Amino acid sequence: MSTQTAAQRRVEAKTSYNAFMEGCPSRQLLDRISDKWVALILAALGSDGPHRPGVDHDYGPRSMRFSELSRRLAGASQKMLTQTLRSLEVDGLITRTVTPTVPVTVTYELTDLGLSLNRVMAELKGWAESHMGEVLAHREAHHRVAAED
Amino acid sequence: MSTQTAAQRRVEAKTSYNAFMEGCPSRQLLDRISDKWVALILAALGSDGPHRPGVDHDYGPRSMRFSELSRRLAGASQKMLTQTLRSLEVDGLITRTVTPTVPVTVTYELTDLGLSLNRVMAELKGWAESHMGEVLAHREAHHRVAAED
DNA sequence: CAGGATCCCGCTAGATACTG
DNA sequence: CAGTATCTAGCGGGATCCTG
Repeated sequence: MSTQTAAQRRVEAKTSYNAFMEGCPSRQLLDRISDKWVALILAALGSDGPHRPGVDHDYGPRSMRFSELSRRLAGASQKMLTQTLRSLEVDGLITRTVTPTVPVTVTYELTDLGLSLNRVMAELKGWAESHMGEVLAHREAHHRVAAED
Repeated sequence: MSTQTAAQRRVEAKTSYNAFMEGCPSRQLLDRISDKWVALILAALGSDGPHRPGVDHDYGPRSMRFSELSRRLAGASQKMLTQTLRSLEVDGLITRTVTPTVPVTVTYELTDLGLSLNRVMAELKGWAESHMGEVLAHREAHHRVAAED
């Protein structure tokens, strides 16, 4: 009963480890914000930009229509946009408001929770802007060494 | 000359958008830390845990051998471990030291850059621990609504 | 001990087409 | 306008085998 114990123990360890990973709050947060469009959507809703022609006094979290988001996040398919917005709504990070006008109007807005997350994202952005240059420099240096090898 | 202009403009917008994304420091950082094992490795090297049987006075960034990392990150294949460690080294976040003993000895340690990144990760961890509960609560609530629909 | 080289699979982003 | 549905290709990541 000891021939396969080694392999079994590995599997067991892996299983419990995966369970730990999935339950880890940090991991869950990383999975959430590393989503390709999440950061962009949050940033867009956050207070990012000055533009809605004719309106320049909108500070703080803004509500935006689907089409406006779609325009600002050019490059995102409607599918991904919708999908990401849904998941953010489910997670309580944004609100979705449907106004039954003739062609229906849907607006999205950050919740307080979403706003607080935005602040964390800002920290990340700060580190990125001040240190990613170093990272890229290291990367290039190593590539040069590899090239002349 | 206007029949395909619409489609063309979409493609163009998408291209420039992707270029922007790839060049964006925040995006690059997110891509880096959202890597499945990066956060874990950084945390492990960071100062995480009290355990190397017999040694309890190791504070600050510790250097760890490949095998020790492998043990602490049970669940990670050697391939992913090696691959991730390499990329972190290339990015200047950790150092890799080879000591030509009989069976070769390799140790990894955080650089100052890696340490500073760790602090940002700690912020993330903080938010996660204090707010992910709310997120999960929202998620469950929505699922219940969906269930009785 | 610490990795390199391969093969393979599941997941998901994206394109396309359709709808209330 | 704001989605939904489906299909596919690409890639991250794991298992396995081999080496200095």
